[in-house]
Order: sequence, then C-alpha cells, then structure tokens
Amino acid sequence: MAVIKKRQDFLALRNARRTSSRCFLMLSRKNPENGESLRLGLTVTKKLGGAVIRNRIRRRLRAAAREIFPLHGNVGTDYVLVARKAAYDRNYAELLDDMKRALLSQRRDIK
RNA sequence: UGAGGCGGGCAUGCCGCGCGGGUAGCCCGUAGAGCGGAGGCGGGAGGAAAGUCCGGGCUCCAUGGAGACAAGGCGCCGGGUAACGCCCGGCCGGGCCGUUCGGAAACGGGCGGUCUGAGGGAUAGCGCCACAGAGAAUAUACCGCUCCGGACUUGAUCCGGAGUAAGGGUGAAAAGGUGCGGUAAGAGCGCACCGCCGUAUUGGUAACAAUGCGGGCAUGGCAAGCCCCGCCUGGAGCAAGACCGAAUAGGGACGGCGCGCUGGAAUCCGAAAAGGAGGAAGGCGGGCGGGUCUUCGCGCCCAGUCGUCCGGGUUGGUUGCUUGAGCGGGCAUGCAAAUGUCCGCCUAGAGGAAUGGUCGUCACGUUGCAAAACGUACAGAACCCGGCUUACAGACCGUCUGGCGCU
RNA sequence: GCGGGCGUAGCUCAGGGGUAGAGCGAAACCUUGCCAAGGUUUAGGUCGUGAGUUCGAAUCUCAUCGCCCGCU
Repeated sequence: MAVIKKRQDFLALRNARRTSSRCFLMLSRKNPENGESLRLGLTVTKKLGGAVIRNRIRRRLRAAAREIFPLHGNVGTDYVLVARKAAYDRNYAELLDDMKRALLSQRRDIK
C-alpha cells in the first residue's frame, strides 16, 4: 500500500466519489497508473488541534487502514481520508467497522 | 498533624502483536549485486520538544580601507560565560515585619530579616505637566496676617499703599523638613538636628559607605517623550549550502551582421612624413557591487541577433545530519554562578514525516462494603547549543514561616 | 524557517498621555389615514487579557491570547 504525497494527486480527488462517516470523509478515484496496488492519502487539518492530537488521529486512521484496506479495498484505486474530530477518541472497534462500511459502500458505487 | 512559600529532581513501568530507522553474519529470490524478502539483534520525543523574545555555533552571500549619518538594542558595580538583554555576588532605592532610640502622640532615625526594582544622565538643550487652584518652573498675594496713610457712619468698618510664603484652601506635585530664637507680621533671617550640594581623608577592585571641613540651599517631576553620554550590531538562513544529474526555456566561446561619447594603436591601400581604410588600449559618462551617503581605490557590465560547438542551474537522488560550549560520577578551587582535572558512557535522526490498539500486571487518584469502573497533566524532535517566557495532573526530597494538638 | 499587521458600541471604523467618539443599526416620540423617508431624543463600552512606567494609560513598554496576511 503506497502513500499519496503530491499536492496534485490530492487535488485530483477533489470531485471524486465521497462517503461520509463519523470519523472521516472517504474519497476514491480509479487510477490506472497504480496497477495491482492501491494508494492512500490522509488529510488532517490544523483545525482539529495541535500536533499531538493530529498525530494521534493520523496514527489511528493509519492503523485501522492497515487492517481493513487489504481485505476490502479496491485494487488500482486512490483513496483519501479527510479526518474529523471524532477520530481522536472513537472506540477502535467502531472505527474499524466504520472504515469497512465505507469501503463496501464505495465498491457498490463502482458496480 | 494539617497549610503556605522557596529550591531540586521525577513525569507510570513491564510483556506480547504492530510502525519507522540501523545492523556484522546467516537463509531465500536473482545471471549477479551494494537490490528485494524473512527471521534475529540493538535502539526510537520533551522539561518545556512550545512561543520564537534574546545570545551563539555552522553555512553561504557581500569589494577593501577611512569617515559620517541613519536604524535598532543595551545601561548601578564586580565576577561567570563562546556570547547574551542570561546567571551569581555586592551596592543603592522601595515595600513589609521585628527590634531599639527619641517623642505625650503622630511620626522620625539606627540595626536586623525578608520580598522586590528595564537602577546611566533632568545645572547639554527642547518639550509636556489636563482639571482644580490666586499661583505649576522666569513661581504665586485669593482668603488671611502686619504696619503706614486716609474716610466718617468711630468699628471684629471701608478705601489706598507697603511688607509677608507662617496659616487656610486646590492639586499627583506649592520651590528643603522639625524645633528654638527672631520679627510689626514673617521668612535659612540666625542657630541645632536631619536632608541636600561641594570638597578632603579613610575603607573598598568598584558601585558606594563612613568621618571631617565648607556652603543657607542654589538643583520640582517625566528620558518605557525627543534627546545626551557610553557600549554593541554587515545580510540571510539547513527550504543555508555542497555533490550527482532528464526534457524544455535561458548561459559561455568562436565566426558573420551590429554596438553611449571620446580616443585614435597595430595593420592595410598608397611612391609618401599627403590622404584614406581600420578600429585596440586608455579617458569621460552611466549602471551594479546586501541600510544610506561621501571620499580614495578595485571588480564587473553598457546591446542584440543568426550559425557552430561546449559546459553549468530547476524536478529527483545523495549529503549537510548528529560526538556535542555533550551526559553521569569523584576530587580540587571559589561565598556563589562556575571553572579545572580524572574516570566512565554514546543517548532519535524522520522526510505527506516513525509510538496505535489491546490483554494482563504495577503505581497513584476518585467513586464503591466489595467486585470493579473511570481517570493519569501540559504537550510531539525537524541543523545544533546557551538562556528567557509561557503551559502543566500528581506524588517525592530539602528548607523556611506561622497555626492546632500532645509531652 | 523568516517577517508584517490587527483587536475600541450589535456592525464598519476614528481617536497615538488628560471626561471614550462618528456613521449604520436598535428603542421611544413627532410627522402620516397607514407604511417608508425625514426630524427629535435615549440606551448601549472589562478599549482582547495581565503586569509595569506615569499624578494620570484606549494611547508608552513588556508579557500573553486570538485572528489575518506576505516571503522562501
């Protein structure tokens, strides 16, 4: 699972399919350059808090993505998660569940 | 026993699965490897990492000297330090407390303790000091006080003149204070004490202090108003900078055409010291040279365009990148900050950026009979140090202060 | 990383040591058959917060909080 780094790549997702959840907003877009792998980008804005809070949110989302994406993610797709405040202290099991639902929802849209 | 102040260090630990970096060797993949994979091993945020308020190191840029100006900062003295606006010690001022002396008291002085101060200069100059008040920096006669003259209504009267800063009142501030003398009433007018100014001596490295002598006192406050004096400061910042290096636009060299003013060399044409072609060096002028200006120098530039050839910068990669004014301990010097010396130790180096979830256990706190539940601050390195400032749950150690209880 | 600016009435802003102001808005009244416009009057302020300098601070100084902007 690769990481989206460039600003341009993030901007490409601006008008993509979006699925809202309590902890995040998920955006996804088919990217033919990816081949058999998928890419993930995280957006955690300064609005959510200081460095400590932002780091924690980033880590939790990343840890959850490591578990869920290989099982339910769509190959050859760029995903971006825009974090929301709830990601800071939401129960971890619920966070995993949210992410799974979001991915399945996105998959259904493709079909 | 329970509070508060000050100082010091600590900042839940352990285990398993994950995450990022490193790694001698081994195994697998591969034609092979310095590449990739698996496992093992070792290590992985702070006291403030924060704010970016100061001071440095480091790196690059800038042309060298002299002078002036500007801008900004600092400001008692001595020491510490790489340096500082920081730290330590002292001086002086201010607040509070205690004690003592004088006094009827108010209050004033001495000594001690403690807290605290952006603490040079206000007789270098300029400026400001609202309102109130008679008068506010060349001080000032409103009510008063005193004396003299006059009036007639002969009195706690009125008018005029002179003297007077002791009293009233205003104000943040009324131009030394208190007391005695003195006087028409008063006044440093005179005297004593305190304060102030000057000066000498002594003590102290010094700030300054003590004492003597002289001076009736001339010198209101504000410089975090302008300013004066002394001292300091070149600019940018690791996105600095270095190396490797795609495409495309741009750069350099050579040649052609062409090129501010002046100047005219070599060379060529010509028989020629005539004339012509030719245009170099130099001069002048202009521009740039990291705050500005002046002066003396210095360096670079004063077109472009076409053709040929050549090497450098942006994306990316590598590096800078962690051994350092380092940390711990002992000893010595010093009141201390700190310094010296010896021994030991190596403790993050990421790059859209590593620590999350959870099981159990441990510590503390709250709730609860208990089981247990919940909570554990402020907060995340980004080149590195020294400070300052701000945020902060909790418990620990040392020290000081007064309270209550017991002996 | 480096640098700059702002914070004053409900809103937009003046005031740069001496009693906090203007415009718009709000409220009441007048005017009108009613509304608008117009007129008169009134209320409304920890001057972001905390210290310091000063007799006196919105103003000067320092610290702090929040917001905005620029350069690389």
